[in-house]
Amino acid sequence: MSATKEVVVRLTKYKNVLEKLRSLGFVKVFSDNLADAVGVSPALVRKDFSVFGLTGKKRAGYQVDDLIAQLNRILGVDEVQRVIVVGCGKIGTALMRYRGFARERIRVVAGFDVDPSKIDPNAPIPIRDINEMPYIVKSEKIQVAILAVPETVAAQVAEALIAAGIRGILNFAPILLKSQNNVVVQNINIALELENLFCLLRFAEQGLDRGRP
Amino acid sequence: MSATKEVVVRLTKYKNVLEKLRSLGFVKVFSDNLADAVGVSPALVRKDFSVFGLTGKKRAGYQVDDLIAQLNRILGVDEVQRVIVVGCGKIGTALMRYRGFARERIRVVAGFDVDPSKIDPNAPIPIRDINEMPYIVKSEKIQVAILAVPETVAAQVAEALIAAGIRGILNFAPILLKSQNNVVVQNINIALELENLFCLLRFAEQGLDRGRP
DNA sequence: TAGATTGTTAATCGATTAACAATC
DNA sequence: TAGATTGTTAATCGATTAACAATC
Repeated sequence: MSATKEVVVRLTKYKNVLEKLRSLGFVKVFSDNLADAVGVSPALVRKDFSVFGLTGKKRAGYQVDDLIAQLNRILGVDEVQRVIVVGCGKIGTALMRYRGFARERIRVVAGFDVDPSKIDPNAPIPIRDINEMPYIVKSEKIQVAILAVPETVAAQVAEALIAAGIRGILNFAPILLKSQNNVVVQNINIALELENLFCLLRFAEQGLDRGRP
Repeated sequence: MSATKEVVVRLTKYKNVLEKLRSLGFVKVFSDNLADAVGVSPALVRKDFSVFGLTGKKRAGYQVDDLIAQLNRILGVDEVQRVIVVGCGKIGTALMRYRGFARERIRVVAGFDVDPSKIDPNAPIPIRDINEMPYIVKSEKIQVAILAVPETVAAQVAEALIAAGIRGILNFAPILLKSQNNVVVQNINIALELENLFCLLRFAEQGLDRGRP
């Protein structure tokens, strides 16, 4: 599964580059070009493609249009992807209105919170009481939730989501949620990413002396 | 570098678990315990520790207190880590006020934006004109920036940051910024993470048939 | 002591890459 | 044709793990 994840990430990167190339008027592309743009080796590009049955022509490379269409099919981006946001604090609210989603055909169907003052079922993207979540998930057939609640309740809310039928969670809460029985979890821990960044900088400075004096 | 990155991530996870164990009154811990909690093998825990010179006692495991202190030293979390936020839109503003940072001793020193209506140098965390950025970075010796500007200007702003002396960038803009000459970049592409999540779900459903009909 | 756990070595595993025959 | 690029195989590389001697 972890391997698959990395391949999926690469496929998405190829697709993004291809879309930019298409807008520049490119018709065909070589594995070398894609490799440079994405930062991998040409052999890996060809291997990834071959694994998913994407073929090119020797000496003529790959058809940009064709490749994009096939990648969209493989990645399942043809349909609009619907998602809910659970926890409408600062991060949650920012995500509900995030412009980047529309471009990728991602639609936030609703937000949920416990705080009555935040609830507003008539907003463009309605904010509902968390108690209505299981009902909405079922009636709207929602599969994926963005979790943006405080640490203290994160584990509990995650369980409620899974119980309601959610099968994918993008977790912004600072706890390590594990993927398990049919549920895919992606953790985004912002503070942790920053910490790691500082740490990598220090290691770069010190020439990676492993922390020994 | 990519290898180092994964080790750093694991070290941080060990540390987080250890802090929870300490609050539960644990004094010693075995590689088995940490392995279970972090989801890796006991051998890897011991190997990671041994690489960084963290030793335990045979049959008596590792001292929790001691381990936390050493990990903090290695990870450089002893000092407050200062950071700026560039781009004070929805995401940027949410990040400036993010509570998770305080806990990890991360301090947002200032925000920057081009929009005059957003500028407020007297706020608790001042928002300044982007033109003042190079000056502040130098005078405050800032090494790390959070980039949360729109896609269209992201590449250009990133260059300006690097020119000003920034050496680490946490990039929330939906472009693939590459790490290069002394500058460490961590990309967080929220839409892409969601896309990958949907895609992994589909693959799980279809039993990973590689997208062939 | 007998039993358990570390620290480390050698084996394994999986992902990436180099290389090259096929062929356009 | 000569040259270039794909698709694939075998080699490489690095990370993880199994296993076990050391030892508490």
